[in-house]
Amino acid sequence: MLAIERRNVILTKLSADGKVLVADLAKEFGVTDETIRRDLEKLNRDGLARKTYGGAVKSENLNIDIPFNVRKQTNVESKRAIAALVGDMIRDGDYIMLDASTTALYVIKNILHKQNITLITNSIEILLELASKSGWNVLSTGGMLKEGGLSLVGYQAEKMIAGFHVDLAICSCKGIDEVNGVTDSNERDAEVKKAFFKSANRRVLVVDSSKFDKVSFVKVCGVAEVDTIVTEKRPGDVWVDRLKQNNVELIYENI
Amino acid sequence: MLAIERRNVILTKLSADGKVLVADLAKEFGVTDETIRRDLEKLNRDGLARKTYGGAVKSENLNIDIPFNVRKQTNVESKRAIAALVGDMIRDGDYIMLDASTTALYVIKNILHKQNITLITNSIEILLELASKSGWNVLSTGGMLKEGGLSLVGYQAEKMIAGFHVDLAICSCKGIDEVNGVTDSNERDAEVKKAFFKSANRRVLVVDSSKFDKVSFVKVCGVAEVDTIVTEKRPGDVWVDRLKQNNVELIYENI
DNA sequence: CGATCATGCTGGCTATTGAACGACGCAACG
DNA sequence: CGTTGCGTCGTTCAATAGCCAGCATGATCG
Repeated sequence: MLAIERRNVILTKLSADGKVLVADLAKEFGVTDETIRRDLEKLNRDGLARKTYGGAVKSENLNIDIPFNVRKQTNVESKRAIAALVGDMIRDGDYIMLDASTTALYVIKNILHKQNITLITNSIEILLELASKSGWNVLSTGGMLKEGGLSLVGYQAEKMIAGFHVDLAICSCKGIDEVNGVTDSNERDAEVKKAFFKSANRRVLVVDSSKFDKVSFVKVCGVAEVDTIVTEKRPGDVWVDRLKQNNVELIYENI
Repeated sequence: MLAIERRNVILTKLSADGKVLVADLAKEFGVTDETIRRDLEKLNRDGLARKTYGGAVKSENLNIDIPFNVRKQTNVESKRAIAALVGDMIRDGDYIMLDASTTALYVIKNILHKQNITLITNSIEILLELASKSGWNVLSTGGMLKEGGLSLVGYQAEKMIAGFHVDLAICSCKGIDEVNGVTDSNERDAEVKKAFFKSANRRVLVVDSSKFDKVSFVKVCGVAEVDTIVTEKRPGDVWVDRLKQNNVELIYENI
C-alpha cells in the first residue's frame, strides 16, 4: 500500500467519523504508531486534519478543500440511494437543471441511459461526466469559478439560468430547518440555487437525512417553496407532518 | 513492446485500479524500474498521473474521454515549447482569454505562478486545472457542451465573451494559409474564437509549425487580423516575409 | 551517417518506515 | 492538591526501498 493511499483512507475516515485514533489506524493498516503519527502530522501540516492527543479530528478549516476523491466518498450509500430515486423522476426528453453537488453527480450517472435530455448545470464535474455523451443537450451556466471547488457561481451564471425555463430543478443543500427553511453554507452557491428554483416548474430538493434540523449560513428558500424533497430514509413524524402541511411531496427509499 | 504502448497500458491500469506500483509494472513488462519511473514521470508531466513514492495514483482528471487524451499526447514537446513562449508574454495582473486547446492547457500550467490573473475560457480542462488555484479570477464562458470534447460553444458562450474586453486573447487553430487565412475544423469552435479575438486588444495565435500551409474547414479570420503568432520553430522564409508584410509579430523558439 | 530516442546500469542520495527511549499529558486515586 | 501509572509523543538511529543524474549502448529515423 502506498503512503498516499493510506493518507487518503485516513482522510476519508476522518471525514466520515469526524475523528481517528492512532492506535486503531496502526492496527488497521498493519504499520506502527509512528507511521500513523507521521501521516497525521503531514495532514495536519496540510490543513486537512487537526492532530490531538491520541489521534486527530476533522479540520474546521473551511478554506482548505478536502480532495475531491475523498469528499466524493462520504455518505456514498445515501447519495446513491437518493440519486436512484431522483433518476426515476426523470423521463426521456425532459428539461432539467442540476446544481454542483456530489448527489447531482450520482443522479447523472443514474440517468445516462435516458434519451434526449436537455440539461443546465453549474457543475464542472457533471460536464466532465457528460463530455463523451451524445444525444443530449448539455448547457453550462458559465460564471466565476468558485475557489477550491468545481462549481460556477456569480452574476453571469445567475443571468444565464434566468434566461431558461425547465421542467425540473434539482438542488441539494447543507441544512433544512423549520424556522430558517433551506440553507446553504455559501452565499454564492445559495444565489445560484435560488436562480435554479426560480426557473423551474418543479423544485426538487435532495438531502440526506442528516440534514434535517440543521441550519447552515445562507437561506435559499422556505420549506414551502420546495415541491419535492428526496431523501434516503423516512424522516421523523414531525417532518413528515410538516412537509404534508406545507404541501411538499416527500420521497424516500422503501426498504 | 513500444514505449507508448506500455504507457497506454499503464494508463489503463491506473484508471482501473486507481494506482500502480513501480516494482509491479517493471516485473510485468520485463523492464527495469528506471524505465517505469521514466514512464510515470512523463505521464505525470502530461498531467495524466500523479507520481508518488513507490508508484503513481490516478490523476483526478483522468476520467476524460480517450480521444482527447490521445490528442493531448501528440506533439507534446512543440506544445510545451510554445506554451513557454506564450507564458513569457503574460504579466501579473493581466486580463486574458484562452480557448479550449491543448496548447492553452499547457500555457496555464506555465503561468500558474503568476499573480492576480483574470482569465476567461471556454475550456473545461482549464477550469479543472484551476479549481484549486487561489488568487485568480477565473470565468467560464458557459454555453453548450460540445459533443465528444471539453469545450463550451454556441450563442451563450459568444454572448458572454462579447460582454468583456481583455488585454490578450490566445487561440489555436487547425490551419493557417495564405489564401484562406486562419481556419478551424469546426464551425462552433471557430465562432467562439472569432468572439475571443473580437474582445481583445492583442490577438495571439498559437500554432505548431505543422499547421502552416494547411487549410481546414471554417475561416476564423485573415492572417493580417492576428497581432502575434507563436510557434515552436522558425517557419520558412516565405512565411517570415508574409507575416512581416502583414504586420504580424512572429515569435518562435531560439534554439 | 549523425541525431534522436529508449533503455539499462551505476553510484550516490533521499524518503519512508520501524525500533528504542526518555519526556510528557492525562486521569484516577489517595 | 500532589502522586502515580499508563498511554502517547517526539526524537534519534538504522535499515530498506525507492529515487535521480549521468553515462553507455543499441535501435530507429531522416
